[in-house]
Amino acid sequence: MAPASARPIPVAAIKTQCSSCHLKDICLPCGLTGPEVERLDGLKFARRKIAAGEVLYREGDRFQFIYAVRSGTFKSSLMLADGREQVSGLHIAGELMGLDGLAAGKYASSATALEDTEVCAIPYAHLNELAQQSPNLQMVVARLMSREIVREHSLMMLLGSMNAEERLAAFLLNLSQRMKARGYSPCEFHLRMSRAEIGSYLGMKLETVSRTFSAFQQQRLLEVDKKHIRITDLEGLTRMFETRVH
Amino acid sequence: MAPASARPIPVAAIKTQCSSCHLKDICLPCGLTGPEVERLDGLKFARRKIAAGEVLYREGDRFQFIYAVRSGTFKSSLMLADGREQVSGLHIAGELMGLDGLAAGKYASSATALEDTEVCAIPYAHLNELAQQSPNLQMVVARLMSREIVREHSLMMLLGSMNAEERLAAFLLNLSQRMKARGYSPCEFHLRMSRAEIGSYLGMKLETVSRTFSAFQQQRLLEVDKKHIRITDLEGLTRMFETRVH
DNA sequence: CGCGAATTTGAGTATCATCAATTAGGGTGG
DNA sequence: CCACCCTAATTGATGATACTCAAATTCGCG
Repeated sequence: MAPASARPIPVAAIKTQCSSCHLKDICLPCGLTGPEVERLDGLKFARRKIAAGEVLYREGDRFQFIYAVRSGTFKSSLMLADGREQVSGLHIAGELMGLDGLAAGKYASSATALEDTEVCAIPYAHLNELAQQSPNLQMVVARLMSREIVREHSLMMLLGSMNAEERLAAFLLNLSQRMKARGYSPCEFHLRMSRAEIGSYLGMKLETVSRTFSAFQQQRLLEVDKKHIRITDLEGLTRMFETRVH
Repeated sequence: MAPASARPIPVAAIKTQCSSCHLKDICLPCGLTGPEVERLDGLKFARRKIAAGEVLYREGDRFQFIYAVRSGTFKSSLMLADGREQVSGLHIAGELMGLDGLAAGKYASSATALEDTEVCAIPYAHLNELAQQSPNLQMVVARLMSREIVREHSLMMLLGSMNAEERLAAFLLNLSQRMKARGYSPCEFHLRMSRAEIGSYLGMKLETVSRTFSAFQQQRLLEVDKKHIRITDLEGLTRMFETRVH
């Protein structure tokens, strides 16, 4: 019988190095100089494939790894007291997940693959050791966490002060920018979340999400075909914000 | 003429030590053992008094200090594109502010004193040096940041999925718990925010905040006299959540 | 091809925002 | 010390936005 200490983790511990990763400019090593990235290679971690619909970690699981998304998309979510799901994040390639677990030693949210994915499972303790020898690496980790705080800030703004159209526009534009930063097309992408998940994330009902998509389409801002989105009028979509006279 | 490098900071650099602070169990040293707290005493920082209405730091200011609230209350807020203010946090004694500045080297929000206050201005660079010698201290700092992430998470939940009564109840109960943890009465306190500020924070209009207070009062959950709040039925207020059948 | 799930769309409604008027307080100056 | 003013808060009336319930349609998968 396997040790009960934790859920099965690195199935095949493929050794992976940051310095040769195609995501090195936007992922963990972001901001580090060449030699420092090589020092990061001292960090041994495993890659893992997670199939669509599978859960990478669950709310309450012991915090042990930070995960970097290599490919694919994840959502993070929490269970509400009444059993409903609240989506709290969307993570695409090059982004990190799990930082929220540090506070209490347990993940504060669950991460679910929205398509077939691959992640790097970075042992936090090991990363920490390394960071102790490198002030810059330490700074990078701290900055990543701070970035997460800022990210949530802006989502709060969104939830606190925008109407349905503004929320969806903000969501799409944010995603568009992140896609662009990763070399993908900023104007055409596949939404991996369902209408219900988008709604949960943005604080509106799935019907409203659907209606808002339709409205954008009629305004010729988007072409929507189920989960496939094409932004046809980026400026128009951006104007959704400034048009907040109310 | 004073050097233009930064805004005037420590007026009188009173040397302050964590080990003898009455807030040591809930503030920065929280979770550290006795000897480690003493090591924290190597950290020299200044206390500063901030008068009601004064701004401690502004959105965009260069990030240099983390601030610990010694006494009084702060709000943090951002300016929206249209010039309105969005309140993003409330900070009471023993809590830290400014962590959001690490991401970009500039504060992502402004901090304003809601009454006469006193803070410790902790130079982040110095804290960092110290942390490099003490894994535990490093862990504490990381945990503080993660805690911030979790805090925002829960506010997002609130904004995303609660109605007006639930939001205000959640806000009051959260504040109540924090007061309690600091040895203050959990059931009677002075709200330092105006109705408009509370509304901004909770994503509702000031009129709705006012009406909801009145409703709670009629339900005999609270006694409200302007900014003075007395919770008369803590369980009832808590039930506001579970009663989310809709 | 057929079933179940996801999405779209419609109609009616509840909640909260807006507009507006009134009251209460806190601070200032006569 | 009181009158006055400006701001904050309360309360009411009305309306817009987004939710609920419901039905029709499409999609994806076996």
